[in-house]
Parts: sequence; C-alpha cells; structure tokens
Amino acid sequence: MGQRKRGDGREQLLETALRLFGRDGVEATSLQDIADEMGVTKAGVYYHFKTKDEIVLGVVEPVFARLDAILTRAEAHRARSARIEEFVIGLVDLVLDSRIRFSALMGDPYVAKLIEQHPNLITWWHRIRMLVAGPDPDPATMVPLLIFLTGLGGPLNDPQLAALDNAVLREHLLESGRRLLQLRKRAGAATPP
Amino acid sequence: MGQRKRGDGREQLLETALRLFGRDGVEATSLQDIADEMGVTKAGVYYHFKTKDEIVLGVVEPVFARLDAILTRAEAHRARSARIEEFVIGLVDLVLDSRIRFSALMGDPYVAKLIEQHPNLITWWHRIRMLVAGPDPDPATMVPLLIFLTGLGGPLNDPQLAALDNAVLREHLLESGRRLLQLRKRAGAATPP
DNA sequence: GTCTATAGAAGGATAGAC
DNA sequence: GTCTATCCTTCTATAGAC
Repeated sequence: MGQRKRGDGREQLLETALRLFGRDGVEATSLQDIADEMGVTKAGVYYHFKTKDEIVLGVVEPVFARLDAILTRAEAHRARSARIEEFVIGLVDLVLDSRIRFSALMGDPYVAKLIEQHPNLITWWHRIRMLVAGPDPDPATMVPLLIFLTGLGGPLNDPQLAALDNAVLREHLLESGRRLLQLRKRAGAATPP
Repeated sequence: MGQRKRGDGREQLLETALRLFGRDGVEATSLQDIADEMGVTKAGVYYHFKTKDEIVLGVVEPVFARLDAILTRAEAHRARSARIEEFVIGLVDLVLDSRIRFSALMGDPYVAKLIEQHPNLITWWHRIRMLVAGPDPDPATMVPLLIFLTGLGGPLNDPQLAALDNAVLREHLLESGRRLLQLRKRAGAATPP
C-alpha cells in the first residue's frame, strides 16, 4: 500500500516528457512546455524532479534497463548467429513497444552528452559491440550494425508506416535486420531435415 | 573579380555552423557559440544572416541541391533496380563528401521543422519515394529504404569507423545499401555472358 | 503536491558608432 | 564588415505561501 499505481504524478510526467522529447527534441522541450502539457505550473514539475537532466535520465533509464535485459538474454546463446538474432528480435520489440522513437531519442545530442557523463550507461554500447562483432570488431560487421541501430527509428517517423499494425511492422523491421546482418530466416525450429 | 574565393565570411560562417550543428545539434548551438568559434561577436554574425533560420537553411540547402542532382540522374534510368542503385551510390558519396553527419543533421528536429515550412524542400522526399517505391509504395519496400536513409549517418558517429579510409567506408556503406534494398552486386558492366 | 513570485543567466535580434 | 550596447523573451532553478 501507499503506492499509487497510475497517474502517479512522476510516471505521468515522464510519459509526457517522453512524448514531447520525441516530437520536438530534448533541447527544444522546456520544463514550461512539459508543465503546460500536463496542466500544471513549472514549479509543479520541480516538485518531482530537481533538474531537467533528472527528467531526461528518468525517461532514458527504462529503455536502457530493457536493453540490458535483451543483451543478457542474447549473450546466453552459444552460436554467434543465435546471439545476433535474439538481439535483433529484442531490439525490434523494444522499439515497437516504446513506439516513441527509440533512435530519435538515442540520437538526441542532449541525451548523448548525458550518457557520456554516466559511465554505467556507456557500457551497453560495449556489450552490443562485443555481442555482434566479438572482441576484434571489423568494419564489415560494424557498418551494417550501426546502420541498423541508427536506422531502426526511421520507419516510425513516417506517418504511413507508423500507422501500420504492430505485427506487420515488426516483420518488416526483422526482415531488414536479417538482411543487414545476414541472418537466415529462422534460427531454431523451422526447416527440419 | 570583386568575388573573394575563400574565407568569404559567409562561407566560412556556414562551415563553422555546420560543424557545430553536427557536433551539438542545431537547437543547442547558439549564435554566440558560432561567433565565439569564429572569433567575432554575435553582431558580426548578424551582418551575414538576418536570422538563425537563415543560417540553418544556408547549411542545409547545398545538401538538398546535391540530393536533387542525384535524384535527377537516378530518375533517368529505365530499370527500377538501376534507378535505385544509382540513387544509393549517389547518396553514399554525398554522405562521405560532406562527412558532417548527413543524417544527424537531417534528423535534427529543428531542421525538420524548417523543412516543413519550405514546400520546395519537402518535394525531395516525394521524389525519393517515387523513385524507389513507385506510385503505390508498399511497406516491404519503404521500411528498408527508411532504415537505410536514417541509418546512413550512424557509422560516421563511431570514431573508429569515421577514421576509416573513404574508399573502404564507401564499399561497406554500399554493401549495406545493396543488402537492404536487395540489389545485385553490379547493375551494368560486370558478369558478361 | 501545487501555487505565486522572482532571481539570474542566456537566447535571438536590433540600433548605431567606427 | 565588425564592434558596443541594449531590448525583450525564455530558460533553469529556488523560496516560500497555501
């Protein structure tokens, strides 16, 4: 008890912030904008968060938490191709779930600088690198990987594609990932001998 | 005569602005920042451009001009695959030439809003769409295209990859584009009967 | 938990001297 | 073509009442 489940002020604020960050960019979104959108005043926002950076971190951290879970699951596989496939699937689902353009947020300069200042948030990139490219990454692997990672958010910015059914969009994103990283259609079950 | 060739104030300013925009994002780059970087004052900047938007347009327009040329060349081909191949090659070269991360700038929210206000700049997207996907675009074509377009800038943000030789990086970018858009290795000359 | 009020810095933009 | 000086707005952030 003592724990409200929804509209929990803080949670609602983070949702609002995420929406505005995704639409206008972090730098262009002022605390005033967030306050207006929620129908409160700026001081009301400062009750929940001491600084703007704290809000941005609050928005970004859940994404990294899921990324961490995805990596842990992928790293458990023995075969490299299975690891990559698991990673791609997890990433696509992450992007689809938090539709608020994953990579637009991740590509945001404001967020990038914040991440640089938080060593524990930098680690995820090393882990992805290791997972996909191994200890000695070569450009032939890294270039497609980075295009996929950076490009994943692109289709969601297009109104027509964003309107697509989640399942349909998911298949197309997965197919693109498979093509880029050269995975066969299915790692496990399919095509029996 | 009467036309200075370099350090032409205006040109030098645009170069500086492009560098800062690419590094920190447009919104986070103030006219003060640009002035400081050039060793002049804010008012000095305002002599060359009446508003910040004018500077951003000045930075963006050359890119669109080249994009326009690329599209015109690609549209001249009869076969669809040849059109796409020509487009991919042109785009990769554009990104490599103006290394200042093409898609980071294009993905910038500030730039996006400016473009929306300039009808003649919106056209390019319709042309690409038509070129690659035809009059009735389907998701199976659009999703990979958007991933490629959005993701092209990714590798250039990675210090290790950005340090690569232009020719090497070019080949990897082209290969990624071919995989995503499913082009065979060469459209014309190669593999004779 | 939300408000009013305000401080203090930084932003875009202009006027006018040199 | 560049400067000083200034204006107005908006920004982050804080203090203190309700």
